[in-house]
Amino acid sequence: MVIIVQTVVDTFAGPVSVLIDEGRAVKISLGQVFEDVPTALVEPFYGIVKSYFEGRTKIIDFPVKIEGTEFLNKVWQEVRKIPYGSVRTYGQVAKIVGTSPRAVGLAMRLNPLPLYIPCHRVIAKSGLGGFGPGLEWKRFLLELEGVLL
DNA sequence: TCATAATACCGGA
DNA sequence: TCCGGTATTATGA
Repeated sequence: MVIIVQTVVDTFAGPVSVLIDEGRAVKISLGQVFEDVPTALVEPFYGIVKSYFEGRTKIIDFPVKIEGTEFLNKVWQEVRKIPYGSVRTYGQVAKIVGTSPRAVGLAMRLNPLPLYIPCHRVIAKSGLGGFGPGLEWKRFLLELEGVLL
């Protein structure tokens, strides 16, 4: 029996839902609440996310379960090293992991855990680049971290 | 500015 | 396998 619940945090930008499977975050959704999953307030996920959106927590760290290809894991691991409040371009990340900017964009789109893997800190060389949940979220998050564009 | 190619990878058929 | 589709970028007119 696998237990899956979601914990929903109301933020200034909208609802943030963390999908939790056996004590580990498996998916985070910005602006969307899952209809078919029971909701519960689960710590530490709830507290950390809430604290992050209040600007008090700068490092998001809790148990997660990520599955991806070797390539995806490599990119995600690298993106996770980008500090709070700073950004990299798709090209810069690509250079580090030895791939192409386009492939980095793909890896970002496939990222199941935004916030934990701070894909909003990866932007295009000229401009914001894209963002699955909606560009507003990317702007919200960057503004929250004090990044001005 | 605008079109176009190069590029590395994913996912469906 | 092959092929279309990317949250890109560099280049040329």
